[in-house]
Amino acid sequence: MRLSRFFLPILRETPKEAEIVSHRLMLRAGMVRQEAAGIYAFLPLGLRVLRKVCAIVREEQDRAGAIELLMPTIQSADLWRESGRYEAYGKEMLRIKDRHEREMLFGPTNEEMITEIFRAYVRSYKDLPLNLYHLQWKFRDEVRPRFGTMRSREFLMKDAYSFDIDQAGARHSYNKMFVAYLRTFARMGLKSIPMVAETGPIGGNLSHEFIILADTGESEVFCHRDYLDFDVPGADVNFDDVAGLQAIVDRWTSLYAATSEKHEPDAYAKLPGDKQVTARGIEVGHIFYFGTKYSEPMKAVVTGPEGNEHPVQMGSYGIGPTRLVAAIIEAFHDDAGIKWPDPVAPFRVAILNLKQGDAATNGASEALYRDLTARGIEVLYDDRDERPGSKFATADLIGIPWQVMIGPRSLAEGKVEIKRRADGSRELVSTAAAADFLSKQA
RNA sequence: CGGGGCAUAGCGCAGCCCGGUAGCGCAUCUGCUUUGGGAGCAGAGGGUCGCAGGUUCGAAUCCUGCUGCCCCGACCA
Repeated sequence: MRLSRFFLPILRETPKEAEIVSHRLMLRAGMVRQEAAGIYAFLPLGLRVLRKVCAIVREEQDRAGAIELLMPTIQSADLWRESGRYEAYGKEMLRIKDRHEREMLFGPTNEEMITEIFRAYVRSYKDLPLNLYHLQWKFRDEVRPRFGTMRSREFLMKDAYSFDIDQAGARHSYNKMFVAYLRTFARMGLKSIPMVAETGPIGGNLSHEFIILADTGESEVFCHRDYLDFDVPGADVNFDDVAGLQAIVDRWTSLYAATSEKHEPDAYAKLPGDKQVTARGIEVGHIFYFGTKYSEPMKAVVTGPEGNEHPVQMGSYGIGPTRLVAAIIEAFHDDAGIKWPDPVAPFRVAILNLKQGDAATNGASEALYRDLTARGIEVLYDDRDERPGSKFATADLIGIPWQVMIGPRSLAEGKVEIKRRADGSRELVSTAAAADFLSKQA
């Protein structure tokens, strides 16, 4: 992509409403634009990151055996009356009426709808276990949205719903998502810690929040320091291995970890002092087992092997990609801007033509741009007629992992300078070797 | 939902107290110079001063109402 043709409305000054660093940087880098309180448009750069995040979420959901579908944003109030939540959900639910005065709502979550879909088709235990998920926009009319996309009213959510014949099966389904979540966040460069959590209006009695530690986190969290060094299950983990999966979950829940709501000061105080971590955390995922809370009132039943009907055992599993984008920035930035982890970067390489219009730098820049593009590497080529300082500042701000500086100075020696955004390290590489060098970093 | 604050050019702000032709920096456009860390000079364009009433000869400025947004708290993914 040529920057001269891209839509990247960067801001040199910080909009005054942006309080936390991720919000500031997302506005400055031209990733999002606020359209109303807690409602954001994703601009091209932001959309690229959001898509990377969603792609990782999908890969790990699929790996764990979940199956993607897509449910609508608008739901009928009648559906929610079946579970009793239409009255219970309160003002957070955006209620609307269509032209026929029918009561509708913009979905804050989809338990009722997925249960309706399930009961319409599934009759036998032989079709279980089943886990259906989708990525869809949700709306929760928060009293006070804030922190940009970290806590917006409209937000993208991956929500998965598991169905099992019995509790043992449901536990395994829960464990699959548990492990998938560990992998999902790790692939984005984030260290997540599962913590015992309140179940909230979703209901149920087994629930974990996946928290990443960040100074600007919304809630206070307490955990054992050893979690920070735990290994995350590899891509070869066998999701059908019931005992193996349970062992992973047991290990990741063996030590103390709790959000402030579930905090037990006495238990925490028993940890050795150097193992106590009190920090701020950002919730990036939440998983629940809630049994028959919806299947019973909504009559989602399956016939078991012995011939009797059972309300299906359910769980639900959420991840907020739009929140994750902000959370990743909270974890990876410096004074100059964002430092994207490679897997979610909007582009992998930025080419900075330091003297636009100069035959030598133009030639070298164009050649490298073509070469990298041909290799399938996502490149943002800064071909604008701007001064070098401005290009450096833009590249640092938007956080592309690799910057290639092509200017007369190094080009005189047949070289370009390659800078790693994450640590600022620089290396002079011959123009001929630059593409090879960069493709090896992928 | 309680408390506080803000609304003037794309962004950041001054002007308001004390009413009298709407300003500054950055950004944008044109020209020339410049080209390794947000360039210089010269020129130009861009504003229903959030909206609606009121007071006044005259309102960005004073008064009333409304709307939007932000911050703190309570609540939440």
